[in-house]
Amino acid sequence: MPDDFSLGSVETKIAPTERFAQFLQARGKRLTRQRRVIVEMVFSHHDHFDAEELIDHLRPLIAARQVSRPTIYRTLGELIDARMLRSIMTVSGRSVYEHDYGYPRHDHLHCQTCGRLIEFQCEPIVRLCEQVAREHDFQVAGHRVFVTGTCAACRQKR
Amino acid sequence: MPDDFSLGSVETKIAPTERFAQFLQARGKRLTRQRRVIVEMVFSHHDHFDAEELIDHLRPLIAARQVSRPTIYRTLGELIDARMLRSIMTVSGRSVYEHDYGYPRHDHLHCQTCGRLIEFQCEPIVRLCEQVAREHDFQVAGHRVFVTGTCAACRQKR
DNA sequence: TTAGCTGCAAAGCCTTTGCAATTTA
DNA sequence: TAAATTGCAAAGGCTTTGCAGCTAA
Repeated sequence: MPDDFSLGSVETKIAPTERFAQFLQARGKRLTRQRRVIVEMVFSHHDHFDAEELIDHLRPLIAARQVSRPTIYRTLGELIDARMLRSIMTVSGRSVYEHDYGYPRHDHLHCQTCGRLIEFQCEPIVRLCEQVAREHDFQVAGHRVFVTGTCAACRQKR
Repeated sequence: MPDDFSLGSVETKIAPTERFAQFLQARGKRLTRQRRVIVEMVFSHHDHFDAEELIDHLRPLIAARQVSRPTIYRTLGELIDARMLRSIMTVSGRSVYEHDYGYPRHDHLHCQTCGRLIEFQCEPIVRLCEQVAREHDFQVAGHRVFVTGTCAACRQKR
């Protein structure tokens, strides 16, 4: 029986909701209607998002008292515990989340003009980070490369 | 007459306070007693710091009504405008600042256990970031590499 | 003199928490 | 049934702002 939800070799083979259900069950927690709705919303987009955007998407349900802000924040935290979401960084004071399930590891180019996050993968950078860490006798848990600047679209608009 | 304070080839040749004075003057702003005290405090340590730590250092002056929290926040913003400080990222919701004047560009290893930031420089990483940006037709303004994990000291304590 | 600056108090913003009522397994 | 979860309202924590008095040039 799988117990370690942080590894899992077949992790991309089951639907996010089901995986979350397994995670919850393993902890004696419950898959409530609210949690189900939130996970489905989160994993129906392959986007980076912050809590406010998620809340926007769920606004009809919030208005209908089907789910609330505190529950959304609590569930985001649980999805991070479940390693299904990562908090990538706070831009202007907000936490930004991205999928950590069924989606490859990557880094970002951040356009300062339009705020867009462009994903990229660069193995050599990852290896260099690991090498630097080794030189400092530092044990790596993860890394984050963030390149800021202006995207092609925004440069053309000027 | 120098007008662009973001470049300046001799920027490390004058004291921070004086450079800030020039920046302020060029904008019709004034070097007040408070601003002077804050810049001197900020540049007397070669540390990363957040507003709270700076406020701690200035506490005697705050108690003596010589300077206030809002003025500290306002001055930090001005030091960023002057390109003398950079806001490197928000860890747990706080802005962390570091010197961008008289101090070389670098990146960080961040120990998740003790919170320490270890600086490093790695030109190849910088060049790879630039290359990735080029591939995406993205104009680079800066980059930030953040490696998270556990430092040697914290691993030994366990 | 007079724009610019300051401190105070209060507001903002995003997020978290206490608690009584509700709901899941 | 009993523990877990929810929504509400309120509190937190950091940062910013409005404003009347103060101050640097």
